[in-house]
Amino acid sequence: MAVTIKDIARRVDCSYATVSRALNNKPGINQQTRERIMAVAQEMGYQPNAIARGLVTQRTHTIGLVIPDIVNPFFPEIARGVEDVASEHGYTVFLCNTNWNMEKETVYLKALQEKRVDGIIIKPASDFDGPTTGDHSYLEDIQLPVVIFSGQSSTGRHSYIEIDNLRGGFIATKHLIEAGYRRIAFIGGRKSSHSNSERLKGYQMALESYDMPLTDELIVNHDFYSESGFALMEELLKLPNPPDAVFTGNDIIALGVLECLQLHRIRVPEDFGVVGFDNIIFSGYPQIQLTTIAQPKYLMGKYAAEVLLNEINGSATRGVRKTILEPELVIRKTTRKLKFPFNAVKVVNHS
Amino acid sequence: MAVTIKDIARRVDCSYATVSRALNNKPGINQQTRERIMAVAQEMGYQPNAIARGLVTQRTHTIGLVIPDIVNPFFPEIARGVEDVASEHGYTVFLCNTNWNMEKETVYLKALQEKRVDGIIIKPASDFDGPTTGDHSYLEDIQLPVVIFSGQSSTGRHSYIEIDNLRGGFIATKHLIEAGYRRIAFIGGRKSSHSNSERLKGYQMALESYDMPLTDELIVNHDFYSESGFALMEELLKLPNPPDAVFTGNDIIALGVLECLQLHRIRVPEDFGVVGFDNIIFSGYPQIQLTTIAQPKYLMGKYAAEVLLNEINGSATRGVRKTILEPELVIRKTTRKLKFPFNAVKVVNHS
DNA sequence: ATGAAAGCGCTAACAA
DNA sequence: TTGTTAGCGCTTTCAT
Repeated sequence: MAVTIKDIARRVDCSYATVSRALNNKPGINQQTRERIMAVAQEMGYQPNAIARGLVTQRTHTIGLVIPDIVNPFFPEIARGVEDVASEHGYTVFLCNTNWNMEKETVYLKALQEKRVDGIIIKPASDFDGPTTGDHSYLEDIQLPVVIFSGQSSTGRHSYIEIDNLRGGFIATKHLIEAGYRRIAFIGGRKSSHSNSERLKGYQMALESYDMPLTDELIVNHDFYSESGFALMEELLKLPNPPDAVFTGNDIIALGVLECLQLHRIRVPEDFGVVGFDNIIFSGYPQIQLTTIAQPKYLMGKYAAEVLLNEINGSATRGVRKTILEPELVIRKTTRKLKFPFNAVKVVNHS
Repeated sequence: MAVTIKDIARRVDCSYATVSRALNNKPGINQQTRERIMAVAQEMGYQPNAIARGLVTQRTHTIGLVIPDIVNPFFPEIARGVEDVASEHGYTVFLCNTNWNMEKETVYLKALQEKRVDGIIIKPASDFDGPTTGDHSYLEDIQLPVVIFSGQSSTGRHSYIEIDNLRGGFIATKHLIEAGYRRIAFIGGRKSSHSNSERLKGYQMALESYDMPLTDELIVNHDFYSESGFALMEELLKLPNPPDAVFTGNDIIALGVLECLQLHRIRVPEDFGVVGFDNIIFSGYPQIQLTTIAQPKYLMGKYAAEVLLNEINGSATRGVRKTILEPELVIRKTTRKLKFPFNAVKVVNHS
């Protein structure tokens, strides 16, 4: 059995309350006794029992991180951000992988509550799975600080962190326009996805603001997978008047598009431009060099943790906090160098 | 305040011991009272307090997973394996990211023990960091089941899971030989790394068994990074008699090699063969298609968790368990199709 | 089948 | 400055 404060008290010959005080740097204790106690504790190899402490303080210094898929390179970076600030503040994090499965998420949420975590950071599986996709109301049953990331709170009851997807879609499309591409398609992921539809809106806004036609046949949606990108690109190329550029719902889709293009021997970026979304790690690899919209993933994790810790150690500031981060255009090798400055394009179109 | 078994007891009008028995499906309790208690518990929204339970049972159903870098695509797959079997058995896992930093690892190890996890799965940061690289003796201070993965236990005191790195190096090199490459180089990672030197040994064995010369100038080591692969390849190409193939310490290195080759307009696989190690996720992507040695990452995590849970629920089987998994050759597009069957090569060489 | 009570290791309020 | 004590929520032994 491990050594407890009672053991120490016995050795030092004092009450174990005194030991507790010494160990926790509480005021009102003789400097000498404190030192003596510390020394003995050290010598006996004392390790405080966080379980016992948690039982009385009602705080475990533990948070839960609930994510859909740790293998998807998007999430580890988030986890890293969360973990860094958590550990900095003496918190430990439970990793919960839901595999986009509502049932598994439910089980985890229950376990986390039973283990009395101090708060939860979550990308709800309900964003894609379950009978009522996009509904977060079940999260309200949780009597604990909850922060949502990579998506808004559908109920408006929780703090959340996400990027400005609309703006992301806008700058992606703007970049393609300014690079001189003229028939720009959008290949999205799940239509039901909130972020996907925002990105689409941004795409549409950009076209409109440049007085370029919005063509329905150039807007297609399916899945967030590479195969989906490949197949939809294949379809687009069959059009009588095919596109000369595409903005995709994420980087994975873009990879499928690139593969299709390569197969058809269409030159990128000379004759065709591609912009992805997310800036996952291998988009930057030499063999890929995908132009894309970067999400500040690490920052998202970091801020999510900061907001959560704030709510946990809640000062008066009780209230939902909405954090919107800025997406950023990363220009690589799948789009041409800009052809002319922003304004010139407008003139050309108006003539 | 959350509802406790006392609240339930009051409502049902029985002792709280009875409530505990009912909730835990303990024998020796009237079927009707049990049902009544379950119903009331459900109705009151009772959630057992795992902290309190842990204090008395001395079990938290929690394990710690200590890894160097969750962002490195190698580790999330392991985490997934660990997590799957853990959750299957009602365990939750603490994610601890050491960033290859011994100090951070120490802090985490302390926290995990204080939080009374039931066991720990670890890829020791000491494999690369710290004054005594490769020494695991500090792990012996942990009075808890510990399982090491992706490396052996230097002290022989802990169970471990790793792959047969020597064999991996052997089959990688054998594949290159059989594909007809004749001057095969080895670009390794950290020389101090156990796995790296095993892979090198496998490389040497393969050359020997095919009666091919072992050339010192073709064996270089530096880092496990892409830049390292690029730079070392650059050097090798300057040799009076440069290699026509390379086996690398991991996939990341191979990517750097590939980039260098592309820059020099050396055709892969026609004129140059490359085999990596690990089979990280994007090695399989259309634009990369790297031939490599696959490590069963998910399985490693799975087995690590299984071994650990076994030790936790330790039957009589107290004892170190060594698990060696088999590497597997994944042939893609960076090596030629086999030129001739295995035996033919031998004949050729003997003639 | 049920209840009473001890105790897991600790913090914190109250006394001294 | 130090000690005494209650109690966090639960499991478990021992009575009944």
